[in-house]
Amino acid sequence: MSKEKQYYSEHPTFHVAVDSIIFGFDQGELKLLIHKRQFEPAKGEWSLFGGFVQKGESLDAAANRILFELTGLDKVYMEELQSYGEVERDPAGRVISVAYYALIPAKEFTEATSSQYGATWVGLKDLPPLIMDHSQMVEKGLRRLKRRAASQPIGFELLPREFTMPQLQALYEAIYQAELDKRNFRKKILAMDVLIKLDAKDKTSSRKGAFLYRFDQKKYRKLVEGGYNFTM
Amino acid sequence: MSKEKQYYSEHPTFHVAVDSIIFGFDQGELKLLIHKRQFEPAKGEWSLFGGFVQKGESLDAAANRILFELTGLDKVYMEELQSYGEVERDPAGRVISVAYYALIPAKEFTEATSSQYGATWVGLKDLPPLIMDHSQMVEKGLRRLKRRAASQPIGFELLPREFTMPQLQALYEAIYQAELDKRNFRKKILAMDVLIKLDAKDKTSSRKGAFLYRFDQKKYRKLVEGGYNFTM
DNA sequence: AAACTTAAGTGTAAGTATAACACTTATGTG
DNA sequence: CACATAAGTGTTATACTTACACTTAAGTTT
Repeated sequence: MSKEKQYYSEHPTFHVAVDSIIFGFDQGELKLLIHKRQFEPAKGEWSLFGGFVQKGESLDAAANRILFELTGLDKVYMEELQSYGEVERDPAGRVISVAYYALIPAKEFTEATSSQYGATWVGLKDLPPLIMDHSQMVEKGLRRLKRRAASQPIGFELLPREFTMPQLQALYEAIYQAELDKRNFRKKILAMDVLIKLDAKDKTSSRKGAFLYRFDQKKYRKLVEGGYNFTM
Repeated sequence: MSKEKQYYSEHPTFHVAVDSIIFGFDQGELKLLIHKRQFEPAKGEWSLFGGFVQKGESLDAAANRILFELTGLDKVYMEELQSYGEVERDPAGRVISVAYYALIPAKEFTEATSSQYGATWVGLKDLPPLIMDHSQMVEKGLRRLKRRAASQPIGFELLPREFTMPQLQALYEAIYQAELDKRNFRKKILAMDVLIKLDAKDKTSSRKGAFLYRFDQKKYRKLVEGGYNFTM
């Protein structure tokens, strides 16, 4: 008789799923990666990337595995968001779902790979209805993103390794849904002292070109540990 | 054949538990309510208040039921904190646990009821080792409490309905582990404009007595919705 | 090659919020 | 009636935040 049988056998068990809310930033817009559900019920309807936890697999491992299987994405910034345990949340049976929140630079998941995996980036304004409580999860994820952006320079997870000031500012503007003054923005960001200015320029969006920056991993980490508070 | 069988039967199921991190504030100290585990394995060891989710019961409902069964506490401020899903976290079998974070005015759970339920308030400095990953949960709960205290006047959940300025300040000092200037503290708190000053005084801690305050529920709610940021 | 267009880049001053600081007041006790 | 104790109160200096407009770089057009 297994230990589990011995102690806990009188208690019920549940299917446990994970669902990932994947944010990206591209062309000045915050986007969500979604796809059409690949299994019944509700097959073919818009859904977050989710699946069932397997035996012998931790929740975190399940979230990573499922993301990889469905998108080919690996080493993605992910953290647990919240569990959803309403009895009737899945009409096909009792399933407890743990929602994860993930940030990726949108470029890492291109048009090409998109179609291969049947996934799509959708602007947050143009979200179609999602199955079950997935829209609620997105709401919650967005709130977390906003809070995070305020307490850490987290936006960096969403940009390519080298980026320009105007790009960074556009990201914050998309997150906060507000216009920011570029002089004040630069001042604040540079005062954080986590950026390294490169010699190269990005000329894709202007003739003059904008200087590229990378961020200083060590200083960034220190800043985050120190509990920086970044208000706009 | 049930819907669930039909669609999800090939996936494994898991025991799901909830564990509550219950913070209280008494005598100038932040405290945690714990008890000795009432079932095997690890029966008799220090533990958070936890139990298994039942069939037909949401996670939130389970957290509330278990808290009530084990402490008699009802209508407590609770919110989900984080799920714990490591495969080996419970040595007696695979159990996924959803941790909840709860705040109560310590007076609502007195010495008398304590002994009746075998529960104890323990100062955060004097925490005994807790079973499994419960200490980790407490860590996480404490971090949440600190963040919350900064973004909302959440401390009110931890005080009796009527309280004095020195009490409120002591609470914040306990949460932040820092001394605050009482003039500046008063100024900031009063500037929030959520307190109602009463005529009565509390004389338990000084001859002069300190005025009692209640907080204005309506204004408080507005403030929280507006996303106030409260730094010390 | 000169004029034009476009986005990038820069500084300052006024206002607001924060932080530091010490004495007075009320009241029960000895 | 003096004493002890915690509650209560304002001001000033400093740092931070906000508002605001012109110059620069470089490719494109004439």
